[in-house]
Amino acid sequence: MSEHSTKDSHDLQLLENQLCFPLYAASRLMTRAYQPLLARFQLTYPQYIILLILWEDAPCPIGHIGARAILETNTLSPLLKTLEKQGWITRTRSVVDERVVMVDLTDKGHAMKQECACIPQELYEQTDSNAEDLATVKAMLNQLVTQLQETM
Amino acid sequence: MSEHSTKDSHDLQLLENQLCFPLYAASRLMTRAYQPLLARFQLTYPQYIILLILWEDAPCPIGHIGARAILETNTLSPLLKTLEKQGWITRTRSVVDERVVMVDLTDKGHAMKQECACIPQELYEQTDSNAEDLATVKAMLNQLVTQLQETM
DNA sequence: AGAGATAGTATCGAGCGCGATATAAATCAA
DNA sequence: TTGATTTATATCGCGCTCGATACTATCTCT
Repeated sequence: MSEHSTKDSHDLQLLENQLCFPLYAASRLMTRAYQPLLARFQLTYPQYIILLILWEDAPCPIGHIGARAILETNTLSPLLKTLEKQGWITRTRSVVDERVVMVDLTDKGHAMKQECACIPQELYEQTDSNAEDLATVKAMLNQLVTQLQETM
Repeated sequence: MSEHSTKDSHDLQLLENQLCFPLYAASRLMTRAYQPLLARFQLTYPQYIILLILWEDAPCPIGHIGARAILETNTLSPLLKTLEKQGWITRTRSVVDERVVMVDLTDKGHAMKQECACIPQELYEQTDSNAEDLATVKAMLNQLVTQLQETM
């Protein structure tokens, strides 16, 4: 409480007292951790996220992918174009509503699901946190995501 | 457990069962939340992170900023060049070791600390999580950051 | 002192993320 | 039905992030 104190756990302007920084750092480090596992498939991390969604929901419109990934079309359009060019997906304009572009997996895209099945396990082995802690963080982050989405 | 189940809480390949996605989403949403608060100062979120570090540690070498922000010089160099151009900081080659560039705050940069003091509070008011939960997430993320840094 | 190794910073290229804007199709209102 | 609004997607430009590489300064070893 002294004014000469160099560390104040209540000073919100200190980096270590902010939630935003570990969020920012952990997200980048997580992306780095995935990168070597994805490189053998020539996939980037955002591309992998899109495939995760498609393995659950394909075929589906671009808007649906955007809603799940929390990404706008200005990010998704070039991303999907690349995935199509590399043979993972197809993009087809809907005939019932020509504004909609339906995205589906190619055979190669479907097959990749099995190839990538080992990745989550491989990655969790790099963090020696126990499963409970990771589940707690995950649940709390999901709640935070929901709140931040509501206020925007 | 049925093979016909559409939701399996143990299937690590589902987006909702992965830690990486809420981390990725929360980090981007947090950046979006900061953006309107920083826009009035013409600051981006990464630039704000650098200033947070400098308000604690300036003057200091670029390498020190990189170590705290977990950013390499390929990211920091252009970022710091922009901050210098906009008058927040100065960059000076050390005379005792000419490899080192010392970064310091300008008067404008120092003054900005008071201007930005309200930002953390303004932001926390946007999340209606209780303080304990946020502190728990923060602590767990810091632990995750440490672990991910060690394994890389 | 000289040669090789190491350290600190900068540059380049590619992909991501997003605000702003555009375009075409579908819907709604009068 | 026409005109206005909304919806779904795409394009553009800028800043961030990072792997690969380069450059200079310092250090180490002989």
